[in-house]
Amino acid sequence: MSTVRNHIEELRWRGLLHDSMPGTEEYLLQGPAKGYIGFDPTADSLHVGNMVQIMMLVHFQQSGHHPIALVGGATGMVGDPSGKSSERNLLDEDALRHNQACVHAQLERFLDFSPAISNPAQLVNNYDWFKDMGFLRFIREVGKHITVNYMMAKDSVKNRMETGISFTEFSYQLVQGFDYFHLYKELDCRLQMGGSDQWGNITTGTELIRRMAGGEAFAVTTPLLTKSDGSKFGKSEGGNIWLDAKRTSPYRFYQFWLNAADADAAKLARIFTLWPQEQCEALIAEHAKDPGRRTLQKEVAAYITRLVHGEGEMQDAVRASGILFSNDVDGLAQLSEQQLLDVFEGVPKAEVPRDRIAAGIPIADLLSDATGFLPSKGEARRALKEGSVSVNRTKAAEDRVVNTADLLRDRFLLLQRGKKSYFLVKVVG
RNA sequence: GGGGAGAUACCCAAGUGGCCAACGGGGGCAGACUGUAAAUCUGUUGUCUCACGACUUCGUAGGUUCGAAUCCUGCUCUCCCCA
Repeated sequence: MSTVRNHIEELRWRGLLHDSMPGTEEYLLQGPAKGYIGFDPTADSLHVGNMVQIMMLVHFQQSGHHPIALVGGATGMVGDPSGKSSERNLLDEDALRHNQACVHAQLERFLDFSPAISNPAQLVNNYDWFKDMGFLRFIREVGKHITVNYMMAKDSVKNRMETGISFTEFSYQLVQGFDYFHLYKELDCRLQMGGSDQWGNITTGTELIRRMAGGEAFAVTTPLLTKSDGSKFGKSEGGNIWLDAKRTSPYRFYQFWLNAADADAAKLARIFTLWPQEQCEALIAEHAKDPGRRTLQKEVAAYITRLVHGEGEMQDAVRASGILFSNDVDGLAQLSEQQLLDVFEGVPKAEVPRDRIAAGIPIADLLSDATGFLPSKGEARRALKEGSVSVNRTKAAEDRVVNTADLLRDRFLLLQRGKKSYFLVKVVG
């Protein structure tokens, strides 16, 4: 019989515990338990906003328990009203099935499913047990146990009484609640975790378990992750930060974490790494002494990028960052063609015919017409006037003309608008 | 059903016949300073043009006028009050 660590205590020091049902800590100390978290397939990739819940499962497994990741193939069809001020549009079924498969594949990366270990993870999809469930059966077997009065008392529903809520979204908590009941019944899963906005949905589940099976089940929620400046975590200039490399390149992913504000770095380290407490606090203390060096951001960014994209991609992102943000102009010219392509993996690119360059092309044309890097010639000219455009990391004047002598490795040009926006031009023909 | 208010650029919001591509604020982008930070300061923020300037834009379709975001008419939508 394997032993377990005190998982609740672990969540406490990591700042991941918002609320838990009475008895949860004691239950988890009894031995390896099963706990699940649901992920609704609203897109074909998870994003960093989902990372908190992913890490919850990872920490859970680290503590010696059995994590269960649930893909919401069914709940995704209904739409969770929690935290939503208005009714959402339903995704069509094809998109949903596609998303579901993608999310499924992503979740697999983070947990250990090996049957060789004592507490392997499991991945389930609630579509499997809902697809053959008829409406009448559902309202007879499940709906009968919960009163509308109970359901209306939930914040997610109450907040929508003024503006309106469809019967579909109103029913959501019952659908999710039944998931919990199902996992309780089939897998003896007695813990559901989730963000603090999920509390209402989770307790509907524990209530169903009590009424339908006379059983006891538990709940743990995490606080809503916020940034020190009050803005929403997980967004950056370019929008959402996705886990899928096709949507957010590993380089940009790495940069997202690297750019974390000093005040947030400690929080991120505790939540998103598996570092033990002493190591974590030591790094935080070091960071506090000299925040300007951003040692903690670097460690955290490398750690999470490795976790999500693998060692190789992480190394490339670190190397690319080094080259792009160092003042060493020569480093760029010395890169081999392959290194150039690797470093600029994920940076937008365009191809330009060689004769256009050979003839000498005014910088404003190159930035707009020829490459589409900047949306209009006016925009390009403005950028030049601001002194924000660089060619091969050297500031370009307004009347700059680019020709073949500027090419890196005789084939490439590195354009830059500002400090962080790069564009790679490949000369062809 | 009756009465009233409104629709302006990414958002908020001024403008009520020519000086309006349209005040101001927010946001975005950039520059300086820095640590690829925060704060601050500065510039910029319809398209084309080196520029003079040209063109398109103030819910929508027409109309009046030398000239309209601004006046008139129809239409669409939003909000408020009364029944």
